[in-house]
Amino acid sequence: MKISKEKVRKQFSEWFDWVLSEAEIYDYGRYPLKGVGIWMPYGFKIREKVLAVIRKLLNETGHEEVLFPLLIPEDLLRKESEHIVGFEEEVYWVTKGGSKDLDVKLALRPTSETPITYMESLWIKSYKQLPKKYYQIVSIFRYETKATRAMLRVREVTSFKEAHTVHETFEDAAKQVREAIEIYKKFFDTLGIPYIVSKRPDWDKFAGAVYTYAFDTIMPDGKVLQIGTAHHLGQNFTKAFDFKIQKRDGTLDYPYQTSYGISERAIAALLAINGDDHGPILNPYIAPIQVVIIPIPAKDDETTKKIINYCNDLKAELDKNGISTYVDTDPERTPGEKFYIWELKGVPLRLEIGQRELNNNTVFIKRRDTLEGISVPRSAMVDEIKKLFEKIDKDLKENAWKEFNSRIRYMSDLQKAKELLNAEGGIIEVPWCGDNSCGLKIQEITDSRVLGEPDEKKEVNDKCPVCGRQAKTVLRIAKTY
RNA sequence: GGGGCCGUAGUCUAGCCUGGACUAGGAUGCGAGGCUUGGGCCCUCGUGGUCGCGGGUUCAAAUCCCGCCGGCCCCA
Repeated sequence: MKISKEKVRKQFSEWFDWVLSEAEIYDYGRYPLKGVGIWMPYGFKIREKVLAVIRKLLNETGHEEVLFPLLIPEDLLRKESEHIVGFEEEVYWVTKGGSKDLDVKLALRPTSETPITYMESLWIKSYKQLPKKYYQIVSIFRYETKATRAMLRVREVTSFKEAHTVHETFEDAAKQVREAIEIYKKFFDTLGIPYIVSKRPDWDKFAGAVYTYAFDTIMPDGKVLQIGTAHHLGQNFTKAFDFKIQKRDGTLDYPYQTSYGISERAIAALLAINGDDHGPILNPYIAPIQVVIIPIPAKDDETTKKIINYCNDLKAELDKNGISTYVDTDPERTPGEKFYIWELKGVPLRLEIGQRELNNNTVFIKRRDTLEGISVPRSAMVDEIKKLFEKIDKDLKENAWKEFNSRIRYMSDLQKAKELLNAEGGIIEVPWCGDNSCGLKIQEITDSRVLGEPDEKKEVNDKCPVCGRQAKTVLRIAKTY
């Protein structure tokens, strides 16, 4: 059976919606409210696996999980002026309690810098308590005016992991942003999602931040998806909240903060990145079900029973070895039908067990990613599966990165860049003098979105295509979601 | 922000322009039975619709008009 990626590339939107609903991951568009979706049991399990990865990474780097209120009183949200200007038009307001108008309007949190800074100002009094690193995984609400899209652009972001940290100095906070970037690199590396880190331009940084770094990936259709951000908040929020600490020298000063976030967009990317026309391909170390066993019934009931027993024995052995396994004994569906269903759910390995395997005491293993099958003796099954997990993990990641890197190009001609973005998408790096006005102009000319500049400035021997001065670095542009 | 398209069983869709023969057709799904089972097989029977919601025009509305809700696309 041949692997095709026609559909996932050419009709990505349709493919993605199809996967979410048919694989019973996420029901979107049927609940009678725009921009919200429902995590179905299988999707919820994938979500839990992904969240477990980020929780582990944060916990082992000294982050503590907390849970703040969903509601933010209006005056709190308005404390930091740039922040509220940035979010003003996206806030949902609760204005009534029963039939009575509320004295103070309540916002459904669009993000939690303000409530967290408020409480930190009560909790933290001394440099000795720093650094402090909190995080929570919660729903946030943003009234998106643009077209909403299942999991990619929603009004209730259900899996927002937001981290908030406090530091004694600007440099400490800057270091924390670096740590956040390292943590996210590990996170996306674990999931096998390729990424590029860019420093967002000034006009597109987080509302209230000194600077913003962002992780972007490229979806199969060539459009770019922001999958993570990390902000240096300076003293913007601590000043707004009059949050002071006692320093080493006894003086009082405002501490420095950072915040960084990821959301279910990471899960959307996870599903999309390795997808083919049969559905997504889950990384073996993320998949809620790692191995599915499909019994192939025999002509006679007695043999069929033996085959099922054999399957259950295999499952027991795999479970014992920590491999999450499901035996699909549904008598109503033919094996062929089950193959399609479990491929659609992205289960990385499948065992096809029929009379042949029963007689020879073997198992037939098929890889989801390549659809290649091998027959191995039963005694070698566990080792073989573990080896295949490693191989699939490695292959998926290598392929994803190869594809990703092939879609990042350098061009000095803006017209050609525009044409290429329209035709194929991807990310294009263009020479840039570093001036915001030229950056905005580049955005306009190429009819694209500026992602920002590389973390480490790149040597470029070209001139800025707008002003003609020597370029200091490159600016990354793309078509974005 | 500007423009366009669309909403009919769980899902997809025909019908809408040109109102009446629509008691709304099909596919898929779901249920029962049979036949099968190593890639969505086939057959029989059954199930399932306030035609998104509200209002208007008309003797008559899925069909025309208005508002709302929801979905999609293009442009900025």
